[in-house]
Amino acid sequence: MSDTVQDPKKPSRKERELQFRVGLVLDAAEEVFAETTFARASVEDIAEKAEISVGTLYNLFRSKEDLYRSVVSRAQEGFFDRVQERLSEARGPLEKVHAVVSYHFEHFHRYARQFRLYVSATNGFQWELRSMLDSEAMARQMQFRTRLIDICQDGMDQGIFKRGVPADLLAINVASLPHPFLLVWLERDTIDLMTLLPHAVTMVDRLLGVD
Amino acid sequence: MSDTVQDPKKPSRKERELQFRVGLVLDAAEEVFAETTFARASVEDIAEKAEISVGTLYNLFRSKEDLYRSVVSRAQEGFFDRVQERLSEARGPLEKVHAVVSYHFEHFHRYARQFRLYVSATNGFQWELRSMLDSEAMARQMQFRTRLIDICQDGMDQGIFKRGVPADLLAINVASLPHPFLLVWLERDTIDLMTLLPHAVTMVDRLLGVD
DNA sequence: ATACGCGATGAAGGCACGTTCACTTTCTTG
DNA sequence: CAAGAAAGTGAACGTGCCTTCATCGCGTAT
Repeated sequence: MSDTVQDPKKPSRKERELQFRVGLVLDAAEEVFAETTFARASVEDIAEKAEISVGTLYNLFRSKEDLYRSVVSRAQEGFFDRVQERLSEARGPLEKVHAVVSYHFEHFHRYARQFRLYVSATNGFQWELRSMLDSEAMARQMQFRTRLIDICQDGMDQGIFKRGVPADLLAINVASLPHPFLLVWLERDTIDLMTLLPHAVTMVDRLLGVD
Repeated sequence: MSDTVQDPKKPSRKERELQFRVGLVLDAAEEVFAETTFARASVEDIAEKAEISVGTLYNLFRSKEDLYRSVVSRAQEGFFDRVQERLSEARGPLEKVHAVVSYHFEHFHRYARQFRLYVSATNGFQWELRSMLDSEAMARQMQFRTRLIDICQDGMDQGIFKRGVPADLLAINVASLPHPFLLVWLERDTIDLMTLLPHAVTMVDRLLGVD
C-alpha cells in the first residue's frame, strides 16, 4: 500500500507549500488588520490583497476571528523570539532590561505597522480612529498635557525634579504611569486598586528623581 | 409677539428637562459602551437600557457615532475637572504630580466602568475581548512577563536595582515604559523613533534606581 | 488520453444592525 | 375642552459583510 507515512519532523512538500501559502495570506491579513480594527477590516479586502478568493481564505481559516488570532499570534511570536534572543545575549540584569527596552524601539522602527497588533496582543486593545473624539475632548486632552509639562518644567527649574530629560517626555511618562497599575488591577480582580497606589507613588518619585 | 427670548444664561424649563433626559441616556450609553467596543455595542441595547425607543434616541443624537463622542467627552470632562481641582489644591510641583497620580487611582476605584472610555479618550484605543487571543499567544505573554520579573528580582537581590517595590510591579512598569514613547512617536510622525531611545533608557534607569 | 480528485472560486444566502419615517401619544395653548 | 404642535414609537428598509456551497479548473495517476 502506498502508505505515505512521513517523517513527522519533516512535513511533506504539499504541507510545506501550504504553510508557505498560509504565510502569504497572513502577510496580507496583517496589513489589512493593522490599518483598522477587527470589526472594520473586511474579509474581502484581505482576500483581494492576498490575491485569492474569499472561498479559498475560508479553506485556510475557519473564520475571520481565527484568521485574526493567527495574525496576532504570529506577530507576537516574532517579537518575543527576538526579544528572547537579545535577552540571552545580554549579561546581567541591567543590560537585560536595557535590551528589552531597546528592542521595543528597534522593532517598531522596523515594523511600524505592527504596532496596533502589538497593543492588541499585550493589552487586549484595538485601535479606533482618533477622529472619533470630540474636538472639545481633544482640546481638554491637550490642555491637560500642557499643564503637566509646565509642572514638570517648574519642578526641574526649582531643582526639585532631576534634570536630563525633556519636560514633555517626563510629563507623558508621568501621565501614563498609572496605566500598567490599572491593567494589573483589571487582570486580577481580587486585589484592591488602592493598595497599589503607594507603589505607584514610589515609581513616580523615582521617575522624577526625588529621594 | 410672544417672542420667547430667554435669558441666554438661564435655559428654559424645557431646555433643562431635555438636558436632564439627555444625561440619563448618556448614562445608559456609557454603561453599554463600557462593556464592549463601539462596533459591538448596539443602538437597540442602549435605547432599551435608557428605556426609550430607538427613534427617540435618534431625536436626541444624530448618529451612533455622535452618541459615542458625547459619552466619551462627558466622561473625560468629569475626570479632568476633578484632576484640575486637585491640581489647584496642591502646592508645589511634587505635590501636584502626586495629586494627578493619586486621582487616577481614586477615580477608577470609584468609576471602574469608565476605564475603557478613559483609554479611548486618551489613546484612541478600544477594548476587545481578551478571548480574541490565541492560547499560545497568552502563554507567550505570560512567559515573557515571568522572565522579566525574574530579571528584576535578580537585579534587586544583587543590589543593582533599588529595593522597595515588588518585583512584579517593577517588571510591569518596565515592560510598559516604551508605550508612551511609541504613542508620542505615532502622534508626531515627523520625529525619528530612535532619537527617543536614550530618553527611554534614562527613564528605566530611574525606575530601577540605578545611577 | 481519459478519468479522478482536490483545491479554488465568487455569487448568493442570511444575518445583524444603523437609520428612517409614517403613525400615535402626549403636551400646550387659546 | 379642543385643536394643533411636539415628542415618542418601532416596524420596515437598506446596507455591509461573514459564511457557504455548487461549480469549475487543473494536476495527477491509470
